[in-house]
Amino acid sequence: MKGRPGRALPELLPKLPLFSGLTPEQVNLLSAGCWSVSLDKGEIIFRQGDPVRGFFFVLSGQMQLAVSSPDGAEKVVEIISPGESFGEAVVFHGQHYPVTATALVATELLSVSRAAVLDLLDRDPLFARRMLANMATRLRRLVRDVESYSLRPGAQRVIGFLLHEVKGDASAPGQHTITLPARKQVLASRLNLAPETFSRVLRELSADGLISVDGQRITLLDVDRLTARLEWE
Amino acid sequence: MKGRPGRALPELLPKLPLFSGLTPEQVNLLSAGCWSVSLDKGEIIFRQGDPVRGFFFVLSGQMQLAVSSPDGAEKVVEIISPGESFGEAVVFHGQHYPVTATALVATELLSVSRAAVLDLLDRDPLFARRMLANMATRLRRLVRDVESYSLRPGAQRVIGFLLHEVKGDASAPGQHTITLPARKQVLASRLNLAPETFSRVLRELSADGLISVDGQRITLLDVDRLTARLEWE
DNA sequence: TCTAGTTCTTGACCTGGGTCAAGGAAGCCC
DNA sequence: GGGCTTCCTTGACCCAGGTCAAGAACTAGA
Repeated sequence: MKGRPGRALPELLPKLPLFSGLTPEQVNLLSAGCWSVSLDKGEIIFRQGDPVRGFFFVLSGQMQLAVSSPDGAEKVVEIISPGESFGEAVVFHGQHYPVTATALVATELLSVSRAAVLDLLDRDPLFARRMLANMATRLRRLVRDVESYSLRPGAQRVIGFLLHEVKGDASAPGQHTITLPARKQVLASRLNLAPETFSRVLRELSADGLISVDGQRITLLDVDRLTARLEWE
Repeated sequence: MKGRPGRALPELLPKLPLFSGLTPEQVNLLSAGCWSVSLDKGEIIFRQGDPVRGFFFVLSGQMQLAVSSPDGAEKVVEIISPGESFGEAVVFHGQHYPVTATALVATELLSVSRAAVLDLLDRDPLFARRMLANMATRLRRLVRDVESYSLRPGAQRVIGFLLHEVKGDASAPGQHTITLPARKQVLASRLNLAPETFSRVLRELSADGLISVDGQRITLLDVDRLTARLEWE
């Protein structure tokens, strides 16, 4: 893990949605509390239980947030992609990170210190609003997750995920090819399934002619019928 | 459901943690966007999918937030007690409520309009901070839930819940008696269990001499051994 | 290209917890 | 008190999905 107080930050920061519209002065203040971090695949930026230092933006690469049980089992709660952030919530309240954050591939992060956030919060109401909107989105995603974990069978969770991955117009007719955004075992955990079950579900969907699988590339052959399976049974 | 623009609001509002420390002027502005609502048991204040009007405080009584699947199955996501609030998140982002809110018993709510919140947000940085802290807490609870739903067996979820209900010093030696905060079927759903399973778990814990059950009153006979069961197996 | 590690798939098996159905037990209202 | 209704408990059964184990298919180094 390499950290450096970023030189280019004054240019970078205003480009992030959360920080857009800041005055140059605010950007300067904020820069002081930021630095960028490079992680190798598999590196951990913080562990469940670590004291909170700040929150993070994913500039490039991919992070996973996972919780672990006493016996060592691990469950992926979220997969964070470039442009998204994680750890904001805990900045405002918690003492310790409730999850462990691991880089799934080589990843560039922007770290924002707790102090910088709180400071900015007091100065810029618009920032507060964006921050709240961010967390609201996060919260809704989690509610949706809780929902589907508990009242949808595994196959539906997989279908829901696949359809979600078809960015933009899943409604457009014809086939859509997507590339899975992480290793299958990670996705399986994210969907709350054993890797074996995930594999079996994909095979079953293939057998039914709904998708075709080629390694990480999956082609949705019949979006309509896939969608139909979400609504029923 | 009866609503009235509250007369006593200027006295009430500053007592709520979220709004404490407001200037009299701010309280006045806020009052204009608030009213109180009385719900009978079973009444619904909003349904999953309804357009967002604002968020709510529980003054007395108890609310449940539940999601439902296409086939009508319902799952309780949260139980909201007096002093707590719900629906804030969606005020900042969503168009529609992602859950259905139902009164478990006769309940008094304070409703706060979207406009009032956004307005206050622009004026008072401290309010933004409290709001964020609130949502952060909510988010962490949900993460914890996702965690235990997926990687703990049902019995452990029940034990965790019981221990959590012993407010204050669960560590104090001796027995603790608690009163279940809602009907058993609601709690079962909250813990992601069928009512039958919940019942069986309680019976089993009784048989092992860990608790004793008398209707809604449950006595924890051996907190140590209960805690031990959380950590292992 | 071979080789050693991963990661993914498949089959066989098992079990936690859900569903269905049938009693009890408590309210609650007249 | 007696009849409703709603809630809780218990038993019998079943199945989605987990675990274990073995092999196939990738991937990365050298």
